[in-house]
Amino acid sequence: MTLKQLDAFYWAASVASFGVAAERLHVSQSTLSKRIAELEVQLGKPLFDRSGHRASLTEAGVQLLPLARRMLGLAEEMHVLLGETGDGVRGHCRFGVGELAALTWLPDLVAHAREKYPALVLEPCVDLGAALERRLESGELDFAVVAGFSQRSGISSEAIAQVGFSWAAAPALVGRQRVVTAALLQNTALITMPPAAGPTRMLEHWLAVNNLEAGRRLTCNNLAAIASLIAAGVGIGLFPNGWLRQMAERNAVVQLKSRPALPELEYTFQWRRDDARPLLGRLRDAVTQTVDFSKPSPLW
Amino acid sequence: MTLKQLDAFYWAASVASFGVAAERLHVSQSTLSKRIAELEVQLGKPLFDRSGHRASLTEAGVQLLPLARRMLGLAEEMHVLLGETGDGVRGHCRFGVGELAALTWLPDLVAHAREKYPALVLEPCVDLGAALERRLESGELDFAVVAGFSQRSGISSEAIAQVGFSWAAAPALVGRQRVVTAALLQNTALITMPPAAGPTRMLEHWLAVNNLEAGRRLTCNNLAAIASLIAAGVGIGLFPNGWLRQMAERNAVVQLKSRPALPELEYTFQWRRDDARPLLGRLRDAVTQTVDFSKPSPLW
DNA sequence: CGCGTTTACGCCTCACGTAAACATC
DNA sequence: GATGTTTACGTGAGGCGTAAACGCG
Repeated sequence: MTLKQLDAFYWAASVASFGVAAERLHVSQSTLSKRIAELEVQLGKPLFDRSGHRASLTEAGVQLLPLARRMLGLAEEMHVLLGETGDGVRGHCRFGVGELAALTWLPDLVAHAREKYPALVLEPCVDLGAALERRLESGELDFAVVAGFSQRSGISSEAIAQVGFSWAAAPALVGRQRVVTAALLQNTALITMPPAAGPTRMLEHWLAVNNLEAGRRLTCNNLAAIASLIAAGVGIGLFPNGWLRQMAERNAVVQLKSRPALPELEYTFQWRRDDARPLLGRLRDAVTQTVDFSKPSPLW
Repeated sequence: MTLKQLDAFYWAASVASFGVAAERLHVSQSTLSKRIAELEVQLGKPLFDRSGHRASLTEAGVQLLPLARRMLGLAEEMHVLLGETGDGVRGHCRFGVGELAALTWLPDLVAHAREKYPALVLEPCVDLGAALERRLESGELDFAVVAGFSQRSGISSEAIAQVGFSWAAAPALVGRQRVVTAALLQNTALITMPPAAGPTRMLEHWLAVNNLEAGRRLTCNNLAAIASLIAAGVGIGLFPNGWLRQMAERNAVVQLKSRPALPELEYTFQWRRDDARPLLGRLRDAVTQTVDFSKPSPLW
């Protein structure tokens, strides 16, 4: 029995599939499968039931899981106790953020973490909020920063930031008008991220609650492209207040208000409920210290 | 980091030397040394101080030891939980007994253990009580059954049997006399096991307390040989009461009494205080159930 | 047919033991 | 020189990834 085998078993049991566990451990799926098979031989009992499409834990596997968890926790303790590198935060950490975060505070977070935990390798994954949640639950990600609290029972959420949004439009498109009216919404294109993105869901909810309807819709999966489209006068869209102030200063766009105002969007730090590694607490703190959706990256 | 490395570290830290630990793990000393060296590389700190003649734990090693112990305990738990073989009593067990035990209840103990714990390999070691204690403390043995309670701080003792002794002599040597007198002791050889044996120490103590002195002494390290010598009329000696009864029935020897009577000898189950493996409790129970110094092996 | 898992196979690392060297008492 | 530990080195097992096969939806 080796720690590698137990690690393979633990992650295979914790995440959605052997393949995801293999990715997390940076080994091939074949290797992971063999590690588990070898462990099963040594224990004399199968740990997974392979009869179905996906492998599921057997009774023996369920019994072994907490022991394996304690074992790996002890191994971690040893590294914390004797390894001098960064409070025991080591290895790889895959996490997900939205594009909004990727273009604002993500660089700060990475810089902060690289300095504080030099032995930690970060692997950010930029995607839409809904996709991030799914990948988090399946075990592909260690944590994600997503708009709103997760409804999934396997995921814990903790609020870390409120972000206010305003409307943006090209000056030529709206003339001297500085308010979003029902007529404006009907007559101009509404440019948004896909529906799976947090800000878009917030906007859809706001429209429904206020009995408003958008005219032409334009969905784009790239925030920078959306900004370009808006600046070019193709339509109107939403941006965090801080961004708008900066873009407005360059006269690229004007900021519009709406009645009622758009609600603030609450962003949360989300992680798997069954993942209690100290790594997560440290990174939650790091995110809390660096999160700031209001100032876009210097590139803008 | 592997379980093998931690096992090597744990036993090397627990017993007297790397060599003893290597024997216990059934690997060469070179292999054990390399496992520990590899572990030290992975942790970034030396675990042993090799400056002296014998390696001693460093501060880091002292910190790691309890973690390693918990780790190996967890590994054991896993086997108990999922392995169906014999209540989790597996592997090798080296233990020590005196010759008296070896020729009486040792076969019963081995038979009993083989039936109850088929996955357990017993390795009995027959030697004198004092030697057994030393080897127990150095880690070469898992437990020993020895006369008297150990004075060593690292060894725990638990009483398991009282054995009464009487004097034995060839009929021709003593005629109709059935009592050991000071004169008899002076005029005949006293045949004993070496001074390190429990019964011999008891006898020496009895002689000193009663101001008696033996004439010629004859020490032999083999109990069967002593019995032959006594039967041949070379001298007198001590045997457990049960043995004497059986030997007397064959008219090989006669049983003598002494004033005051010889004290009963208390035998104890001894083990390393820092060795808390469940294995030991099971074997203590097995010994308690089979221990019987009074009836010699059918060979006699 | 796509997805998830296992099997086959060649490669190559790495852990092992023997034996010699080194160090300490 | 005896005891205890490390180093050198040749050998063999076994863990690895690629790729093909298998099995369930």
